[in-house]
Amino acid sequence: MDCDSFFVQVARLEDPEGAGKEPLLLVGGRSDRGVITSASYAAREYGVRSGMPTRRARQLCPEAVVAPVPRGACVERSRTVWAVLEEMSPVVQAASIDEFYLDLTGTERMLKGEELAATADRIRRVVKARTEVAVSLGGGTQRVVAKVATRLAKPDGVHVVRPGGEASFMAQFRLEQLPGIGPAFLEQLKKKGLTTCAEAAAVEREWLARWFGPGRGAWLWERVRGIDASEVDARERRKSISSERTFFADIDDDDELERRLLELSCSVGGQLRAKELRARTVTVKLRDFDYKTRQAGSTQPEGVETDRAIFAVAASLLHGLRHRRRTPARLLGVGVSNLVRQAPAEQLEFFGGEAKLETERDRTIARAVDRIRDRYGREAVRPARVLDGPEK
DNA sequence: TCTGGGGTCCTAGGACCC
DNA sequence: TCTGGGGTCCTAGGACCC
Repeated sequence: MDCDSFFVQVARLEDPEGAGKEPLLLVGGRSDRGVITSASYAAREYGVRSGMPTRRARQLCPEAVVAPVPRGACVERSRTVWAVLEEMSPVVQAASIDEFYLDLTGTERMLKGEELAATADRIRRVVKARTEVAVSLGGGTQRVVAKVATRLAKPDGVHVVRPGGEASFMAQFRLEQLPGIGPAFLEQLKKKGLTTCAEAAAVEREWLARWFGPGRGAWLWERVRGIDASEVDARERRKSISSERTFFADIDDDDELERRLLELSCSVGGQLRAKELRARTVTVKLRDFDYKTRQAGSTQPEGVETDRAIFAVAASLLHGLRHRRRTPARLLGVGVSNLVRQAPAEQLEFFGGEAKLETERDRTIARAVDRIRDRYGREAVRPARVLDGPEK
């Protein structure tokens, strides 16, 4: 199940008098350096696509209105859609903010022989009625089939592939329409003279393995036949949290970069604590003026959760990256991974040998600040360095 | 047309252990 | 004396998805 141009829909629901009345609506693309996150169906008629630089989109469709991404509202609306789906399907996996897999295996008796297409259409209507979000559903016995079918269902529709019809269903698509095939793989495929799923399906397994490696060869052999053994897993856990910013203008000043790094660290730390998690790995991402993207990470023996500890690790990683190449930066990001559950408060340490990145006291303070922000807003408490500038 | 921000997964090399 | 084979973990980079 896939929400139709989700960000556009939410922007309209949030602002019915403004964005809601604009047929030619583009969402995203803050500043001239941005890209379009989502385009209304009318705007797509002009050739606008998501991921397209805003400047180009404006050229193609000068009358279009550009609205900012309503992030918070999208997250909220996505949750309500999810909740409705959970009432209608035993297994629901959120694949992204606007995309869900439902495994209806075992509901046949309960549904008393209702056709899958009828079930899908019922889900579509209920979601629309309860959340105001228009969605499309694709159905099949395999994940990849359901996913590709969803595209045929759009907008606001349903497309079901009957059992046994998987291979012939897939045969109609070009290889770039297969999820998992991007520009790089497509180029390799083209070199072997393959452009469609049907062509790839005619090649023996051994040849695909020889050309593209055993892993990818086997993967391709299965997908072009509509075979995808991966299960729909409702318990999939979040594996990383990150926050990154492309600056309005490149930044070359180390102190300014460090202030931005602190803001990003606070954002990531807040999300981490909200989920009651800790992170063992902190990663810094730096994109230079020439779009060269570099990354550095560091893994600690114990998970951390405070802004202070995340920032401390991130700052040292940033220094390393800047030391290797000191050039104006276009983007800066902070990420955390290797997530572990918050442990109960620890006892006093008797082996105080090495300095700890964060203490129980740091954690208590961080959580207190979170509660203040919950109550009085994000700006109620802020790191002094953000306000005061470079002095430490 | 110079390229967002949030993610996942894979690969390959090196450290380290038994 | 300069050498096996298995495993795990970490790091950096890249492909890909919405």
